[in-house]
Amino acid sequence: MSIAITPSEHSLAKQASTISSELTANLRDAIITGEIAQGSKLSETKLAKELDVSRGPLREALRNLEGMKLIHHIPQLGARVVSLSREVIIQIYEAREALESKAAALAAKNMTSPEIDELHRIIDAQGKHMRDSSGAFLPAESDYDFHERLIRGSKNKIIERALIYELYNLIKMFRYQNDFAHHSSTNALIEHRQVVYAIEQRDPELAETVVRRHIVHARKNINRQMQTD
Amino acid sequence: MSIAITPSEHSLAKQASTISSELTANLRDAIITGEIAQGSKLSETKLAKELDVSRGPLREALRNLEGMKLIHHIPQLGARVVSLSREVIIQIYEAREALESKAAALAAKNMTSPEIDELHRIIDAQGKHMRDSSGAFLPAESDYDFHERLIRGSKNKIIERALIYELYNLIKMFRYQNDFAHHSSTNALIEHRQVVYAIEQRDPELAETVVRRHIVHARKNINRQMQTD
DNA sequence: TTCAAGCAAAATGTTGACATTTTTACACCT
DNA sequence: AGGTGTAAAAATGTCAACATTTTGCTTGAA
Repeated sequence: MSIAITPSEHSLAKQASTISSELTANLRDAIITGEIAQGSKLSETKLAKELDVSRGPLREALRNLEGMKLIHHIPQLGARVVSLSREVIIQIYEAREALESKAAALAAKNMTSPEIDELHRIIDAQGKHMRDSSGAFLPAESDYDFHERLIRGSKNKIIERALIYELYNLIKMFRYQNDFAHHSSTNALIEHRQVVYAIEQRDPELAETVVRRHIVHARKNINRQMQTD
Repeated sequence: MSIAITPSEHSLAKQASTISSELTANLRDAIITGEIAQGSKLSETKLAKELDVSRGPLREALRNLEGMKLIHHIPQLGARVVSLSREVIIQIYEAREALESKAAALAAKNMTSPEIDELHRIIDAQGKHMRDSSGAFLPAESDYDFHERLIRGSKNKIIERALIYELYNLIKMFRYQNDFAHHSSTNALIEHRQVVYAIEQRDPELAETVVRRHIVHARKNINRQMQTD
């Protein structure tokens, strides 16, 4: 396992560069990509040696990852990477359904026009991508960009934190490690357009319904594909 | 400020008794009760001296409290107790509305008969309390007990954690420090009975609607009482 | 062979000292 | 008087050593 300790390249003056925050970011990526396997134990002493840091900052980083729900920590026993069983994934999507549909309703009320324009820009780019490269799937980054802007548009910091800081880490981890969990370009694009339309119309109920349906659909799809093997 | 370090009396063999977990529990209580004021800075050095512990476990406890959303922590700058402004409270109740209504729907599907019996036991005790002592308000503990059992009945660990481990700490803090934020016994009892009825009927939609209405009602009530003073 | 007790090794919890950053206060200049 | 810059003080970040708990192996007895 080789986890770089160098400052993440695309972090432009984001936050104070402290060892523990660097560790947090790097370990987060390593867990999401599966470089550190699900369910594996994170030994403080071993990790500290491997990454050539002392245990202090590493412990802080582990606590941060615990806050992101990426690891479980039991006193005196240590920390393990979360295991995304079918049950857990279903539960994550149930929570996401509740929170993100509410976020969409709030976004329909609270998003500014420039912010809505940004959503347009994104789905236009997604449409272009679909036509150009005959990509059957939506680029993950673009999809996350859309959803995170929608969520931020709710202007609800509590929901934003629960979704972006916690649930989306788990969703990204799941999607990254399971290729079947991708959106088809056509479906995703249609649904994204419906969401933007509802927000433009300042129609909270429609926005909520469209987003809820989108997530329920995704959940059922996952549930089907993960049938007891 | 005098925060006891002795093991919390009512913790019966709960979890490994480590200094940082004790600190976490005691600081949590001190923050919820307002013994440590909203927005106040939590200086590691000062707190460590006052509580006669070393900074290591204290830092761990502060990270735990951060995970509970009770404090904000900014690298190099320190930690502050969260400030429950009107806006934040509204947002907390919006998130709670989304999550707990979904939890109720899931509880209608997943709760066992014995668990439903427990809900009955609680609301019966609440009814008795109302008749006996002419209490206009519901005992807070009993109300939390009801809601937490309902949430656990959803069998969704993600929603359970978000609500009980995070949001309810903030709600308890808000209610404890604002006497106007109490439920009238009559209303609460009626609503609790409606919830139990919906769950008994195994009617997820009704359960969701009843709980959502209850929380929306509470939110509007709070919003009214907190009008810009 | 199997199970239990005990001992050794390793891991987590804790501590106090040291390093770096931020805050505060004061003097100095405009 | 007001603002700026510097230096002292205090606070947070980091480290390495020590304490306690858990783990795992070995040994011995049934």
